Parts: sequence; C-alpha cells; structure tokens
Amino acid sequence: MKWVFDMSSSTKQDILDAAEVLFAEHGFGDTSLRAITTKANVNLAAVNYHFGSKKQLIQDVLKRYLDVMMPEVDKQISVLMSNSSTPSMHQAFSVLVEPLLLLNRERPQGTSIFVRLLGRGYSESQGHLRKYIMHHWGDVLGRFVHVIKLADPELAPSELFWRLHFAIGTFVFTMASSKALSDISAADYQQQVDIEGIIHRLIPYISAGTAAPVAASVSTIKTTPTLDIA
Amino acid sequence: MKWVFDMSSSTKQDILDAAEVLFAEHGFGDTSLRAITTKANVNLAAVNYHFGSKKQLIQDVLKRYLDVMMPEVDKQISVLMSNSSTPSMHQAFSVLVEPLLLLNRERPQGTSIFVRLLGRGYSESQGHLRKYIMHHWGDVLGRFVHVIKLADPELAPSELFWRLHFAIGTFVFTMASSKALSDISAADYQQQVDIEGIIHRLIPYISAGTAAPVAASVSTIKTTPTLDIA
DNA sequence: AAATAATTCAAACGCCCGCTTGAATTTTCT
DNA sequence: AGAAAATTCAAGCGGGCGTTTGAATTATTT
Repeated sequence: MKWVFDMSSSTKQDILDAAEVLFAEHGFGDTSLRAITTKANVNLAAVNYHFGSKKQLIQDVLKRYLDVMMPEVDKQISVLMSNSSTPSMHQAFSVLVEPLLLLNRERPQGTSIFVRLLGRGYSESQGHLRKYIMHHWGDVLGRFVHVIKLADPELAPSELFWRLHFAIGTFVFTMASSKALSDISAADYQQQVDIEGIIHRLIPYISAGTAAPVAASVSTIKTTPTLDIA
Repeated sequence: MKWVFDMSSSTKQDILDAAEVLFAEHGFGDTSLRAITTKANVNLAAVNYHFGSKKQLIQDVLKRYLDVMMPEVDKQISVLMSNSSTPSMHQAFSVLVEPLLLLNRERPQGTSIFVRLLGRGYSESQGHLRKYIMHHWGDVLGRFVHVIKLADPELAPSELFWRLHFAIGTFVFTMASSKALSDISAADYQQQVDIEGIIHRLIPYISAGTAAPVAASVSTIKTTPTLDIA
C-alpha cells in the first residue's frame, strides 16, 4: 500500500518534475505518459502505479505549486492590509508578485510553468481546475478579491469577475510566449527582460485595465466620445 | 443515385462548416477527422482528398476568416482616421470590434474560432502562421499599430511592443475560455453574455492597460510594499 | 533468514487516431 | 453516347494512446 503524500520515492518526484515541464510546453492532451516517463527515466507503468491516472497526475502537478504559492499570497495580503485600508489597484495586484517569484525560486522556470499550467487547466479541463482551486483555496482568493474591491469599490461584481479573468489571460499568454517575446525584445530593443521584468511590466497594465471605466453602452464607436484614463 | 435537387459538390464547404463548430466546442487537438466527417455527413477520406491533411484544414478555416476580417479592419481604420487625427486609445482598439463581430455574423462562433486559431498559431507552429499573416496582411497591421501610436505618442516602442502582446493574450485567453466564462457569468451573476458583450468588456480593459503609465523602475517588492504609480 | 509488502519492469490489450488505397460512382468533356 | 476526369466510398494500414497485467525485483518487517 502506498500513501498519497509519501514523497520518499524519487520516482514520484521525477515524474512530477518531468510532467510539469512537458505539460507547460505542449499542453495536457498533447503530452503522453510515454514522453513523461522517458524524460523521467522511469517505467511507463509507474505513472499509473503512483498516481492512478493521467488526470490525477495533472491535478497533483498543479497542487504542488498551489501549496507553495497560495499561503504566500495570503501572507502578502495581510502585509498590505496592515499598512493600508485603502490600497491602490497597483498595490492590490502587487500582492501576487512575491508569490509568483517564489515559484521561480522553488524550481527553474517555476513561475512560467505554473502560470502556463493554470492557463491550460482553465481552457482544457471543463472548469474542473477552477472548482478544485475554489474548494481548497477559496478563502485566500476571497481575500484577494476583497482587496481588489477595496481598490475600486465602484466596480460591479460581474464586471470584476470578467476583468480578473482578463488579467489571468494576460498573464497566461505572456508566460506562454515569454521566451519568444524576450528574444524579440532583446533583438529589436536591446532590452534584456527576465520573468521578474515581465511581471513588473504586467502589473501596471493589469491594474489600469482592471480599474478602467466601464463602457457606457453597447452602441457604435462613432457616438462614444473620447473616454480616457486620467 | 440521382437527386431531385442537385446541391452540387458542397462537400468541401460542409467539411469546413462542421470542422469550425467542433473546433470551437472541443478544440483542435481533441477534434478528430472522424467526428468532423460524421457531422458533415461526408466520407472520412474526403478531408484528405479536399484538404490534404488535418493541418491544412485548420489553416484553410483560418484563411476564410482572415479574408473576411482584415479588409474590414482596414476599412474601420480609414473611417476612424477620416474623423479624427488624434484618436483615443479606446477608439483605436474599437476598430477591431466591427471586424470581429463580422466573423460572428459570417458563421456561428466565428469570432471565438478565429481568435482561438490565432492563439494556437502564435504559440505553436513555429511562426509559420505569423509569417503568413504578415505577408498577406502586414500593411493593414502596420496601419493599426500606427493608430495605436497616435493614441499615445508618449509610449516607448519597446513598451508598446509588450502591451500589444498583453492585449493579444487577453483576447486569446478570453476567447479560448469564453464558453466556460459565459456559463459562470450566467450562473453566478444571472448575466447572459454573448461574444459581443465580451468584446465590449474587453475593449475598455485593453485600452486602459495599453495606455497605463509605465512603472517607475523594476525594484524589488520586498523593500517597498507600498510601491505605486499615480 | 524467511515472509511480506512495495515497487519496478516488459509486454500486451483495446481503442482511436490521421491517412492511404483501389475500386465504384458521379460529373464533365468531346 | 462514350471516354475521361473528378469525386465518393468501404476497408484497412501503421502507430500512438492510456491503462492493465503478472512476474521479477527491491525494501521492509518479523
């Protein structure tokens, strides 16, 4: 009998390490167990022995990151709230910076891998991932949403819902193309940009987007006068 | 067998139409040729006969949309520029609204399918799709970037580069998850949201994000948790 | 050291995939 | 109408997939 949380076996760790890289690169559906076990130098059957199924392996890969990141998010929220009861939108989203960089310290490319996995899970798992996160980390996410609401109390809940997912999309796509984008940035603008640099470019964009005025109506472009950000 | 009404050879069109719907529902990798040909009431081999391969079928689906969308983008840019030589960022991005909605009028789920195909080509096929688009529609895209620059002449080219890709990411992820997001929106906020609604929620977010003030520096969060722009 | 449990292993199973084949059929051309 | 070209068709190919199996091996317990 094998315990779920027994991490003494290096085989299990090796599988997780290999799987997360391949999942982030090619997606869940296009990453075979054979590719994972080959990269991990492990027998094919080991995945089903240790994880039961491919589906469970995917969930365990994400679980490992969430267990590191979410407590740090909780901590950063506490730090922010102890300093200010009326945070700016920029401050609100900045509580995510340290938790994201923590993943990068945990393992190479950790931030990029996690965010890409998050994106894959959102668009490929029929909402299963969202339910898992809400069940296990719903309270922390609730605190985060609360901070965002403090930063812009005028924002309607439904509008906030959409904009937070816009923010996720910005993150996911940017991380998925981070290497290509960094290369172009270096070649065309002589600007070396690492993960930390990308995150600090993302925060102002996401903050301003989330705090943007809501469109007045669903009418045509011509009628809308210049509504700009102050 | 002789038909009373000769529908001529609509096999190719039937395949394209069926493929689009299934691509939108299940994604490209998880849509088999057998599912497509079954839905289209067509023989399995017809796909390879008319398109050569599944990959070419996907490209042909995308090509059909580009041929409809890009001329409309060009037209909308002309309309905007004839009305104002100093467009707002909101107006600049709004030139995409009508072209995107045009795709949805052309075919069911057209907008979603197109944007998702765009996202695939961006992160997958080694820039092959990107080269195709730049070769065939590079001039229109160049005009679009010019309009964005008019909306915010202060924005440094390298920063504009990043933010335009942030914008693409927001669009791609949102469209890729549009069904899931719409379902949640309907369940949690009793708000029915279609593609048009999503687009009109995206434009203010992207506009504000792209026009956001640039972060002062890339300093560490730990030292100054209250770092803010204003 | 023997017994027991945990793990690894090679091999295979059944399934679905994209794609091909060659003959049958329909359409087009002369 | 008859030849030629285009299209449709049923059948099957090779291959990769997730998963299972039962034996071999290693680790743990008694």
